[in-house]
Amino acid sequence: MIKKNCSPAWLETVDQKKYQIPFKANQSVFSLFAPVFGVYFIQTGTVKIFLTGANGNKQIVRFASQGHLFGHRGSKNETYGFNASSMNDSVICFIENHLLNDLFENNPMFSVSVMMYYSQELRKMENRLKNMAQMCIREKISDAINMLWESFGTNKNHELEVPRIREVIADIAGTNIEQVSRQISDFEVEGIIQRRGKKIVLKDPEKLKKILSDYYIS
Amino acid sequence: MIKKNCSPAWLETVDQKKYQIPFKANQSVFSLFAPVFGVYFIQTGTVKIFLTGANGNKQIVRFASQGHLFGHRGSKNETYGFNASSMNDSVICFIENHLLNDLFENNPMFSVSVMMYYSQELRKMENRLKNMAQMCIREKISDAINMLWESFGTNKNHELEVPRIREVIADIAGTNIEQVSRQISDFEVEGIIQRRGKKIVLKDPEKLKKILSDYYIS
DNA sequence: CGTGCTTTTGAATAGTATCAAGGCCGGTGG
DNA sequence: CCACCGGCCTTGATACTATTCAAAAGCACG
Repeated sequence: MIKKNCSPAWLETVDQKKYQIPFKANQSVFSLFAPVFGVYFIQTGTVKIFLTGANGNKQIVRFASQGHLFGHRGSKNETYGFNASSMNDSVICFIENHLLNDLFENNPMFSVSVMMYYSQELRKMENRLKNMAQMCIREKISDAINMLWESFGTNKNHELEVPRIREVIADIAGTNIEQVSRQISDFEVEGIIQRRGKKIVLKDPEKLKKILSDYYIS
Repeated sequence: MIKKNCSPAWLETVDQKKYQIPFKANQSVFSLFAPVFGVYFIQTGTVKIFLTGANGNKQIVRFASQGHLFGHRGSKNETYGFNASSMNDSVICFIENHLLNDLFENNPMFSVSVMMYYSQELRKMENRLKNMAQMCIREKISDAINMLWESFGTNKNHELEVPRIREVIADIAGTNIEQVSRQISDFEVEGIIQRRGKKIVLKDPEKLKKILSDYYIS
């Protein structure tokens, strides 16, 4: 997003002033109430954006991956209202607020591309809101598994390589581990997935998508 | 948004090329699958953005009001994936795609302000997603009533002036009219609201907000 | 081969949606 | 002016879905 839309001179400035930070899997990038000093760009890896409820349970709202930005100060917010942490080994760039503002002011196409990114994310989020309101648990869990599959793919053994995957699915779908476990059992009977130890293998992605077909416009 | 951030010359061009369209209450601005020819800016009034599910039931995802824009082509989308219709008598400006693109390219601060708008809406939507996942019906309905109150206020009789308000609340909260009706009854006993014919009067906004206090960071 | 943690499954419970009936209100026409 | 009618609103009973609690089984690690 940044490389395509900024002038070479500005790219050099960014290169000089950016902080390149490596994260291991499952490390916090920032937490609720932390002060906003700048913005994060993902070079490699994936980050989960999640909120925490009164009772302490998480809600994963989206993933950000290569080329995406997150943790941008929405308005005059001085502190974060959500959390971000790495899902796998990642390299993340940090850019300070004033440099970011300079970039926006001097690279019109950069602003436009960030705007388009937010616009698309907003649309996805609106659709996701509808899904959370209308889907039953079976469908929400299907949706969560599908999201994970699209975001992370599978390892060479065709397994979804996400640590504590049941918990992650529950945090996406807005339910608890027990329901996820039950649903996985059902899906195994239906031949959609297969359990291999704690890992799960997606045997029939098409069947999974079919469960969701009413909710996504082809 | 547009007036503050565009140069006088461009404002004149916009003035010449814009289409100013009056809408009566409850009129469709555009519907699912309609082609995207441009973008809408609200001069006066409020518009509801809603999606429709497989079973045909609506989900109102947000309201847009004075100064806000909606119906912007997210990426290469040629058709809309959602619906917009007026909640009250409104005046809405339509601007064609190519003019909008020219505005973005030539008025950096305009792009930035639209970006900030989307960024804020995205954040609100993420929070709303969490709420839909974690709130019980009582809380979702409280939230919906609060949204309506903040968006539309009350008329001179302190009534929430929204036609078919129970249906609207249900479509925001993701439930049905019966649940809304029950909850309104309960709220009347608790002294939070009062029924006056089909209209409802918000007697104690603070008590309503207290129900929601766990979900919004002060 | 324990030990502690995760996962699975069952049973009880709570919460919500659905179905159905009756009540209220406003508008219309006699 | 009043009675009726249709649409919206309310309430109750019931069915269903999802959560919670609890216990047993599986797995990974020392």
